[in-house]
Amino acid sequence: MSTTAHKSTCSSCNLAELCLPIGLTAPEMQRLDELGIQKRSFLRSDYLYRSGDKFRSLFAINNGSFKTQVLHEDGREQVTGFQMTGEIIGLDAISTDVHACEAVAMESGMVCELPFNKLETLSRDIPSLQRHLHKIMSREIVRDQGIMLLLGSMRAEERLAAFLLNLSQRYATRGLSPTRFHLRMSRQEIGSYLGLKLETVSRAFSHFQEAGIIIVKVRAIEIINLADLKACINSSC
Amino acid sequence: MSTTAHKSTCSSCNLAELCLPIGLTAPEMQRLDELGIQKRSFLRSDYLYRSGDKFRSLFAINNGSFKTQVLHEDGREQVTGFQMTGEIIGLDAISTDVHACEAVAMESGMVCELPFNKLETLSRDIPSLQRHLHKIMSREIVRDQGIMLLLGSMRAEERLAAFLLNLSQRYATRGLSPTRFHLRMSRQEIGSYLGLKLETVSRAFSHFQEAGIIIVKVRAIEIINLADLKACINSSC
DNA sequence: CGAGATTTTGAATTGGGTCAAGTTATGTGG
DNA sequence: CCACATAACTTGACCCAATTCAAAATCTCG
Repeated sequence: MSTTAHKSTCSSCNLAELCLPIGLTAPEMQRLDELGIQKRSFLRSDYLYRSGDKFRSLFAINNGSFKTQVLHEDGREQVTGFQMTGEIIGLDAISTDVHACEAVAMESGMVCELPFNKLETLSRDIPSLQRHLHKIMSREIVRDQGIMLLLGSMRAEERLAAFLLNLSQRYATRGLSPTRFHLRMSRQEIGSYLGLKLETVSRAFSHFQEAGIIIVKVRAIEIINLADLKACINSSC
Repeated sequence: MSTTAHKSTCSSCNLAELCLPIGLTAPEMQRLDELGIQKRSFLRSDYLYRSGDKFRSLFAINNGSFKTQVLHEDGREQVTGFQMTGEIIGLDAISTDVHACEAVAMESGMVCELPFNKLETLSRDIPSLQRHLHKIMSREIVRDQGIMLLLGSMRAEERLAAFLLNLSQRYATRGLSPTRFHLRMSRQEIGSYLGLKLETVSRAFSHFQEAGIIIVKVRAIEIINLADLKACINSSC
C-alpha cells in the first residue's frame, strides 16, 4: 500500500484501459486525478475481492494478473476469466452492489482502485469518460459471449487453440511476443476456464506439440505455427 | 411501426427494466419521454438487428420474445440468451458501435427503440438513470457468468433444470405462473443455448417426466415439484 | 387434410472423464 | 546449495455421458 497514492497521476497509474484510448484533455486528466486513486500492491494468491464483498471500486490492473471465478453453492467453481495489465475488473458487482465473483492474483503486482461513485460523478461531466465506461462494460459482455460460444460449441482442442490465440493476441497488444510466453495459470485453472478436466488440457497440449504446432515446456509456450493453430478452431486440426 | 410513437410515455411503453425500478420524478419522466421513443412491432422470426449492423439504439421489449445468438465464421451458431418482456437488448453493440450478435423474434410483439446517444446525454443529467443503465449492463455480465458456470461445469440434466428454473423465476416476476408455461423456443434452440444436442434435451425432458418432476406436452411445461427440480442441479437427480 | 417441421426414441459410437501411476517442477528449510 | 516434500503435470487404460445416425411419431399450419 503506497502512502503516496494520492499523488499518482493517471499516467503514472498506467490506466491503459481507462485513460489512454479516450483522448481526455489536460484539464480532464486533472479531474480524473482528483478521483484520489489509490494504488494497492498484491501478492500471488491474494484475493482482490471475494464473492459477497460490498462493492466500492473497480480495479485497473497496473501490472500482474488475476483470475476471476464464480462459485456455486455445492462447491463447484468456474474460472470466468484471466485478466492482465491494463484490464479493468469488478464490473460484475455494479449490478447488486455486491461482488458476484472473486478475483485471485496469479502473480504479484499493483492495481489502481477506482471508487465507483466518484467515477460515476466524473463521467457525468466528461462525456468521453462516460462513453468509455460504457464501452468497457459492453466489451466485457462481448467477451463473455465469445466464451459461451467456445463452451457451447467447441471441442476440447478447439477450445485450447482459441485460448492460446486469445493470449497471443493480448500479449501482442501489450508489445510482448505473441508466439513465446509463459502461462501464469495451472492446467487445472485452464481446464476450469475451458470447461475441461486438467488431464484433457494436458493431452491437448501434447497433441499440439506432436503436430508441430506449438512447443510446450510445462508453462513455457512457443507457438511455431500460428496459422495452423487458427486452423484448429474449425477443422479440429 | 406506430405513427403515434412520439406520444408514447414511459409507462405506456412498459419499459419495466428502464423506468419502473429507478424511481424517477415526474419531471424526469417527462425528460425521458423527450427521448422520442419509437415503438416498433415485429413478427415471429423477424431480425431486430443482425451481427455487423451499425449500432444506434438499445431496445426494450414491450411484449413478445427474442433469442440472441452469436455466429462463428464456420457457420456454427450459439444462442446466448432468450429475452422476454421488460428486458433490454443490444448492450453488446456499445463496445464497437457494431452489433456483435443478432436478435431474432421467437414470437411477434413490440419493442421500444431507445437511441443510445440520447440515453447517454440524458443519463448525464439524471443520476438515477445513469446508475440504472450501469446496473443493467452489469446484470448482463453477471447473467453471462452464470451461463459460463452452467456450460463449464454442469451435466446435461443439471443444465436443463437450471434453464427451467430460470424461466420459472422470470415468469413469476412477471406475474405469470412459475409452474405452468409454454416454451417459445425449439429443442434445437434450447440445445444451442445449453451446449447440448436437441436429442439430449428431449431425453432430459422425458427423464424429468418419468421422474414425476415435470409434465411435458411438447412445448407446454408443468412443473410438478419445484424442489425436486432444484435438487437436480447438484445431485444430478 | 397433407406436407414439412419438430420431437421422441432406439442403438451404436466416441470424446472426454475418471482413476491410477509415474514424472517433472517448485519451494522450503537445513 | 542441496535434499526433500509437495504440488503440478503427463500418460495410460478403462468407462460413461452425450453425440450421432436412423426411424418413427407427433405437431403445425397453409
